[in-house]
Amino acid sequence: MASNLASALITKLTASNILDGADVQALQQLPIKQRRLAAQQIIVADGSQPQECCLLEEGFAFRAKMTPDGHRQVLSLHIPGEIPDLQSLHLNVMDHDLLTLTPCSLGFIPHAALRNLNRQRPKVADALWRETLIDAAMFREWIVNIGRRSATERMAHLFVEVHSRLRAIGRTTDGDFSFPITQGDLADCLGLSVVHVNRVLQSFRKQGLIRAERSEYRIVDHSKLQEVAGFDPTYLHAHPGA
Amino acid sequence: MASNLASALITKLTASNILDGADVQALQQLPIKQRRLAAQQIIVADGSQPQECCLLEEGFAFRAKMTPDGHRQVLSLHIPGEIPDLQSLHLNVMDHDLLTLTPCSLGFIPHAALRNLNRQRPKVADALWRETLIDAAMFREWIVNIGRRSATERMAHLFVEVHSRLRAIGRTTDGDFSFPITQGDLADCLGLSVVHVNRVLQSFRKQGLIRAERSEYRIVDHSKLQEVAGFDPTYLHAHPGA
DNA sequence: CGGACTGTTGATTCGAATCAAAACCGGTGG
DNA sequence: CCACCGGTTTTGATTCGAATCAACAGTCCG
Repeated sequence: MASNLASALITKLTASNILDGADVQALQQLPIKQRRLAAQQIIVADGSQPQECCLLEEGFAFRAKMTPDGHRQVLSLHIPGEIPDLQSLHLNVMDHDLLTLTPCSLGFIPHAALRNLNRQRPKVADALWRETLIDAAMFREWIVNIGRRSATERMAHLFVEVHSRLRAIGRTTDGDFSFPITQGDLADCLGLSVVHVNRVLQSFRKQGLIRAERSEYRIVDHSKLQEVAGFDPTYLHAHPGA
Repeated sequence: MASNLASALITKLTASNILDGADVQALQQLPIKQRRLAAQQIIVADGSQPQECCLLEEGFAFRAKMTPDGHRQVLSLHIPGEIPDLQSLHLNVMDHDLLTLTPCSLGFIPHAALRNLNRQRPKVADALWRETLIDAAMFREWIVNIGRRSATERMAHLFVEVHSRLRAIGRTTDGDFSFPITQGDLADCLGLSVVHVNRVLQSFRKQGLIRAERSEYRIVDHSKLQEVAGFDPTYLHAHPGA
C-alpha cells in the first residue's frame, strides 16, 4: 500500500519535473502511513504545528481560511499525487485549514523523512520546492480570478483548471471528468453566494457547456468553456522547463 | 555598493530565518549587479524566461497579471530586502509581470550564483525556500481579502499588512510609515474601481484612521484600522519557528 | 501655458448578495 | 414501506455594494 501511495506522488512529480531512477527509488522508500477520511473532514487545522506532510492518494481535498466574521474562502483544490501542506516543512504553524472535499485516501510522511530525502537527493528537493512554487502560481491565478473576473468567467475558469490538472495525471476520459463538489463549496471557492452559483450553473447548463447530476459536474463543451474563462495554462507550469 | 545590496537581503532573511556567520558571509559574496529604475517600469515581463533574480534594495515593487480583456490585478506588494521573482529559479517562464511602484534600486543575481549558493549552504537554501513559502502565504491572505472581505475591510487590511511588514525590517517610525501608491494602483490591488477606492479612502480620513497627502499614505489610528481589517499576522510567519 | 496624470464628485446602472420559501434528494429509523 | 430529517438545490423578490459613466479640479512637469 505504501508503494501505491508513493506512486501517486511519483506520477505527479515526474509529470512536471525531471527525476532519475535513484530519485524515484528514494521516493518509493519514504515511510508513509496511510489513513482514510470521509468527506468534509479536517486533515490539518489552522493554527496547528504539523510534524508530517499529507500526500493525497485518492479523492479531492481543499485548503480554506475563515475570516473573523465567519466567512469561508477556499484557497485551492487538490487532486491525487499532491502534497497540499508541503509548506509545513518550513512554516511551522498552519495559517489555514486543509480539508477533504470527498472521501480521501491519504498518506502521512514525517517531516524528518522529507528533510532527510531533501538532503540526500537535491533533485527531489528542487522538485518539491518547485511544486510549492507552482502552488503559489495557482494562488496568483486564483487572485486574478476572484479579483478581476465576472462570476461566469470565474466559474468557467475553475472548471477548466481542474480539468486541465486532472488530465495531466491521466484522470480524464476524452474531455470528461467527474468533479464532486457542492454549490456551497463552489461559492466559497469563487467568493460568491450559493444562490448566485446556482444561477450561473443553470446558465452553463442551458448553453450546453456543462452537465451536472447531483453534485457531479462534467464539462461538455470544453473549448467554449475555455474561451469564456479566458484560460491560459502557462501558470500551471506543467512542463519541466528548459 | 554590492555589500549594501546584500545587506538589505540579509536584514530580511535574518528577520525570519536562523542563519549562521558563514551563511551571512556567503550571501555577502553573491555577485550582484545594481540597477536603478523609475516608477511604474517593468522589471521582469510576463512570458519572459529570466536568468537572474531581482533583489529589491530600495523602493516599492509589485507583481501584477492582466486578464485577456485588459483588466489588471495586482498580486503582491514588495518592500526592500525581498526577491519578488525568486520563483524564477525553478519556474522557467514568468506567469506575471514584476514592476516598480516607486523609483527603485535593484540588484540582479544570476540564477547560477543562487543555485551554487543553495548547494553550498543548505540553510540558506532552506531560508530562500521559506521566503517563497511566506510569499505563498501572503497570496492566500490576499485571496481571502479579495474574496470575502468588504471594500472597507480590504483596504484596511492592505494598509495594516504593509505597515506590519515595513516594521519588521525597521522602516517605520512609531506606527507611522510612508506608502506611496496611486488610487489606481490601490484599486488594482483590491479588485475595486478607482472611484470606489477614492470613497473608501475619504471615509477613512473622516474617521481619522489614515492621513493622505498626495499619494503618500500614513496610518493614524493603527489599532482601529487593525480591528476594521480583522487582521491576524500569523500568515506573515515573521518568526523563525520552533 | 498646455497637457497628462491623479484625485474628486454626482448620477445612474448593474451584478451579485440577501432574504425567504419551496422542492429535492439520500439516508434513518419506526 | 413510509415518515421524517438534514443537507442540498432551486425559485422569486428585494436590497445593496460597487461599477460605470461623465465631468471637473488639482498637481506636476516640460
